[in-house]
Amino acid sequence: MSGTRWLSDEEQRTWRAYLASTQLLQEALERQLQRDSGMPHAYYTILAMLSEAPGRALTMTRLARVTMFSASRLSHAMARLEEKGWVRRVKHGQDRRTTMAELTPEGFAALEAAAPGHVQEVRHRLFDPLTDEQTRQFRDILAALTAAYAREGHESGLASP
Amino acid sequence: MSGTRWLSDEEQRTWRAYLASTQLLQEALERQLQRDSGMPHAYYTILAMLSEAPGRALTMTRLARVTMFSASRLSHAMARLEEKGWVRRVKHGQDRRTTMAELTPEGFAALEAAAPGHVQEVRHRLFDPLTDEQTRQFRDILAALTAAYAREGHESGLASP
DNA sequence: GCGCAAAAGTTGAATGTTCAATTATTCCGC
DNA sequence: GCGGAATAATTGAACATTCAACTTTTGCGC
Repeated sequence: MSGTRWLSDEEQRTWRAYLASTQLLQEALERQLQRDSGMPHAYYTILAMLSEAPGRALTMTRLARVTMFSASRLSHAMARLEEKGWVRRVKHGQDRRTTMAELTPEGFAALEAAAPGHVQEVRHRLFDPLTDEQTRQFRDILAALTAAYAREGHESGLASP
Repeated sequence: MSGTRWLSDEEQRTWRAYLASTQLLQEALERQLQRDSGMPHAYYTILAMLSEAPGRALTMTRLARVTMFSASRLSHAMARLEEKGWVRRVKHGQDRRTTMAELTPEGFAALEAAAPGHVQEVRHRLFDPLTDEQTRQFRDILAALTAAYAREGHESGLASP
């Protein structure tokens, strides 16, 4: 790693702007949800993903995938959500390794109560400041970033010594 | 909150793409730094900001501002970094409330060792996948987002004395 | 069908972050 | 020059996340 290619001034500024804006947005979401609904954004995400699933239920593994949480993080979070009565975990019949996570009516209600404020915050912080043109560009940029990731995931063993 | 303006399908997709790509990037940075240099990204940020300061030192408050950390988060993190011998905290002479945080030679060396791998990861994950045109657009989008935030009264910009 | 690797999920300890309270010092109006 | 507001920073407890180790169950090769 001798010839490091550093960031140009322009890239440096862009990178700093990225760090600043993502951090600000994340904090804004966290603060809004915590203040108005008493839940962290991570929990909102879990409830939201469950609510969209058929029967409002998913296996832990699938829920981990759609929320992009590690198995462990999800397990701990679900323990908390279960205490609150917002989700329930039920052993699956066919494959006895798997656990079904399901949204309770209370959990759905909590999500419904939280959603408007959350959506408003997202709109306010992310979409309102951008022109339609910028929103389109942004979408394409994000798609390019995730696509690069996906490519990486599939071509795991290229470029040997 | 009766008339909530929900996200359009297009916005919804963009929002999800945002969540996915920022999370993936964050995880990639975290993983790379932890693996290759044994430090979380937060600590790298602290070292980096100190290294750029005149005399490689800043007051805790100023350091908190440039890293965008809360005072508490910074205090805890600095305690860890001090244990590692990467920073030092010294009481200020003039104003005895303030503490100067300074980078030690060991801390600077740790930063220098970590930097190339970190920069490469940033380039690989963020800049490489984008065209020059997209990079410019991205910069403008991020600027618009932070500008909107600054306009909000959530003020955090001060000039140096 | 046996043996063993893989898959699903959980657990506890270590680490990191937030939140509220606290200490110490300086600033400022009078 | 006194008293209270503001500023700088820390602390400990509660909460969240990661990491490595573990249990249970299923799938697979033979």
